[in-house]
Amino acid sequence: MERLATINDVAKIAGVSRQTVSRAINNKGEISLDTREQVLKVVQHLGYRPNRMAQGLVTQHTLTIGIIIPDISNPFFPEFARGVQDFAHQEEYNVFLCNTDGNPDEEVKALYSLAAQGVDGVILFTYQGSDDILKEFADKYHPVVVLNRYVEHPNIAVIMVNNYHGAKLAVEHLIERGHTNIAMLAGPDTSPSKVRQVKGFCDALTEHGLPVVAKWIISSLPLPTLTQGYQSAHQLLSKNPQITAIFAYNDLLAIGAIRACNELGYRVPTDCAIVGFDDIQLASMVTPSLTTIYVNKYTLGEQAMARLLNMINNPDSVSPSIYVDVELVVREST
Amino acid sequence: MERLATINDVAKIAGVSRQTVSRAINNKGEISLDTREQVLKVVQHLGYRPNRMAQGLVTQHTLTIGIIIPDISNPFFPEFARGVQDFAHQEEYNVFLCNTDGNPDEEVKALYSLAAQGVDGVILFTYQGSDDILKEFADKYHPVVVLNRYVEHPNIAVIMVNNYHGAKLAVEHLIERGHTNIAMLAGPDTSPSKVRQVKGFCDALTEHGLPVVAKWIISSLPLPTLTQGYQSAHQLLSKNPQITAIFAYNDLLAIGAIRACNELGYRVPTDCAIVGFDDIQLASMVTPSLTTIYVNKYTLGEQAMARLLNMINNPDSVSPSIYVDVELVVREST
DNA sequence: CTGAAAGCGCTTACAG
DNA sequence: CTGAAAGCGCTTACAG
Repeated sequence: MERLATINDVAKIAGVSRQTVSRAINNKGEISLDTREQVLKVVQHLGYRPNRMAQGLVTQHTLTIGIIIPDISNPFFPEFARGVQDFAHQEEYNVFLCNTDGNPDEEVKALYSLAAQGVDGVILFTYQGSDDILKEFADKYHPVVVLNRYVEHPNIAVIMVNNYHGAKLAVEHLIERGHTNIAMLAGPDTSPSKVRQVKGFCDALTEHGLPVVAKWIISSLPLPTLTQGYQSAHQLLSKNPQITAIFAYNDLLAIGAIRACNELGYRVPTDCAIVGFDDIQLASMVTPSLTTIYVNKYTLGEQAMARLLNMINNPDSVSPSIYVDVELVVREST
Repeated sequence: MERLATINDVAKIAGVSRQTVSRAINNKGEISLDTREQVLKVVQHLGYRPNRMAQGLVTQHTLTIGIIIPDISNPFFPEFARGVQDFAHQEEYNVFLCNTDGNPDEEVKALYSLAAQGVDGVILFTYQGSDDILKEFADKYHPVVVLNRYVEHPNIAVIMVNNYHGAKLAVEHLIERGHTNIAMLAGPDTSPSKVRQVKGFCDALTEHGLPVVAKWIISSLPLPTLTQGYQSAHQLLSKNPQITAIFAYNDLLAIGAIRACNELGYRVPTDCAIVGFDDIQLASMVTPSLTTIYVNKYTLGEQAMARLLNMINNPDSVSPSIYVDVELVVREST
């Protein structure tokens, strides 16, 4: 490997000082058109690119941010991350992606690892740790955008997906279809969005005069995956044949549940109707295709990044919470 | 935001020079046990973490690497990336993830963006650009691990998945099941792994005395997604009812094809058998579950990272190519 | 419009 | 075993 060209190399060849080179490439400070072109020609020729670390050291900005998500294997998150990344790259930012496996300890580790890395900000999905840790982080380090969790702090912006409303839409749809014995595959116990979803589920039942059967709400699913959905639906339906419909915390659980129905010989939706949440691409491609709650994941990512950038560039501005609504998409599974 | 603690803060409070602090935290150079403990106590108390950029500037190592993949929405890549990340984090490395959408221009942009970021190395999946650009990059910048593409260069390591063998296994399995009219949904034209897969497909047919029908090999699929699989299978089967089996470049295409069959009223596997490639988690969860070629994606990621680390730490060592084999997994779709 | 000086937060020789 | 000096590659005031 050769040594990379530095600003000094450019300066020497262009016959100017390195401050002048800096002006030329950053389009900053007064500089004559001639010298500017001169310098840029040398930059071009040498393939010079400023060293980000050196820049970061003095500007205190690294043009990097971090995303922390529970599970990159859940198609929801890649699509969200895409929204973040596309926006970030467009603004010359690079992105670190961290997985937590839904483990609160990993969240904190990721947070501090990103801080040491010098990111300018963090986007945090479904944070499960304590408010205090997060606030301390936001105090000492950098702005944070949190999704689906409410934390009040000047350096933290909140984006909430309306899980409560989504759950209600799903259940009301099932009730309209004539179901009364509706179960729910709920998400991880510690997830704040799960809490709101379960509340929406229960409220919808109650409002329509239906009882809430506690044991039909399956709740200790650490990570909401296909396999989890398959296993818990299998067990649930075997033990409770009176159930005719299932609402799931996310599409992966729902698709796993469809598989369980197929294996048990239950026809979907005739014997058991199923509704998911998220509307991942796959939802329309499984058979039967999945009725679900649509969330605009890509836009959500863009919004999160826009919000973070705003906080980075205007440290003193206030960032009001954003609420994102969802829609029912009816397909073959109901 | 408060200012972060620096090595000077620690030094001042501990009453030593900053070199001594450096020794204490890096466990390097001779230092007395007493001072070491003394210093670490202060480090602990202040929550001090060395600034990675400052470290990087002097050591010329940033403890970051980059991964470039075509499409994070394809579950193959998250699983691969997980293997890379888990290994990386364990070695104190952080990872940048870049998408290219299968676009060769984006690959080059990502490569140079990562270089400016100061990564210590890059893992590159199914590179579609020219050898020369990649070699120039490896010359000037950092070691590269390339998957599924053969490039000879001292600073580039190659890992090849045996796509050729996988394709043969798939076709032989279909022939054994009695199929003679077998079509293929091939991948992106520029993908080198596609070329080898198509070759395996054709060779298997020829070896069993079956003709290769060119128009049954659907080849201009820019990005091998569910939707692409659905659309091209739909078209293929509508126009060529004599086809009784489809082999797909990857599981997403295959699952899209299953959906197309369902909509056309073809029963899988009775009317049309389908084989995928990759064995993503989903393959066992769709109905009918998918016969496919198993690739150990997570291990592949670990191997790539191990290989890259080795090149970073031993710049002069030679890295022989690795060949990874695959297995047939028979499920319900054949 | 351009350059000399200082410094971002670290580590790597070099003295002692 | 410990500290004074130099420097990694940049940018930000400050002079002129």
